[in-house]
Amino acid sequence: MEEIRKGSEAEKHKIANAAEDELSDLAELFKVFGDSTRIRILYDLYGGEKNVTEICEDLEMNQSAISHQLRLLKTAGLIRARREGKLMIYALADDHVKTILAMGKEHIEE
Amino acid sequence: MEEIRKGSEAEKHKIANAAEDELSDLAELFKVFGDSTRIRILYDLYGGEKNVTEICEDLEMNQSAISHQLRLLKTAGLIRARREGKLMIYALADDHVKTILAMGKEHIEE
DNA sequence: CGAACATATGATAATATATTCATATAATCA
DNA sequence: TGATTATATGAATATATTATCATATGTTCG
Repeated sequence: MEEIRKGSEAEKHKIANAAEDELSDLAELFKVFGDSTRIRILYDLYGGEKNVTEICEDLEMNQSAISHQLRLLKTAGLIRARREGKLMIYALADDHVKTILAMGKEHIEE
Repeated sequence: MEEIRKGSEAEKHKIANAAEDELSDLAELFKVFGDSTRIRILYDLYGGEKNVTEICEDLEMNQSAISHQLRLLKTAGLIRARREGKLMIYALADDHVKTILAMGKEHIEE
């Protein structure tokens, strides 16, 4: 059951190696959505851009925790940031993010 | 910055408590997609139903690890199972799952 | 320039998660 | 029924993740 020879049936059905990387990326993407704090941040930004302090207030969480999560969200390309004086203004990166959120929401409600 | 009074600006913008549970569920759902092994299982089932041994072979992972993840996927309602003799046959629960996978894939490729 | 405000970041501690190992349960078949 | 095959599950370990604390960086303003 463990052994798989080249050209075997198992080999033929095995997930193509080419796709493996892509599947990893996919898991990484969903992992970012898979945290309550990050989802709440995304949802908070759903209505429009906000600065860090506002997000902290909305979520009633401390600034450091929020900043750490904002960094993850930014790295994942789900949000974008710009500076405005001493404020950092965050916003959803694009409508794609909204679509994914809406999609998940729909699945839950079904 | 930490303190939020009732009726304050912060209070007004705070994410509605009603929505909090839903956001948690959403995070839980995405969390299930957010693991490489589970995504590979889902993708393996994308083409059609398979039994546990086949999934093990395709993913080249041991049976226990796969079973544990199958249980999580099933609990989350993403796959369904039926017994056929000594085999357990697993399949994607519905097209919704496919849609979510496709959606994420699209985001990555953008 | 120095104080005050806004945000970021590194280290740590607490918690969650995945895989493995050993074993249990379920079904078939000789 | 006993052996064999297929799958599930509990416990333990290894690893990853999150929040917190302390502090650093960047910006404005007096």
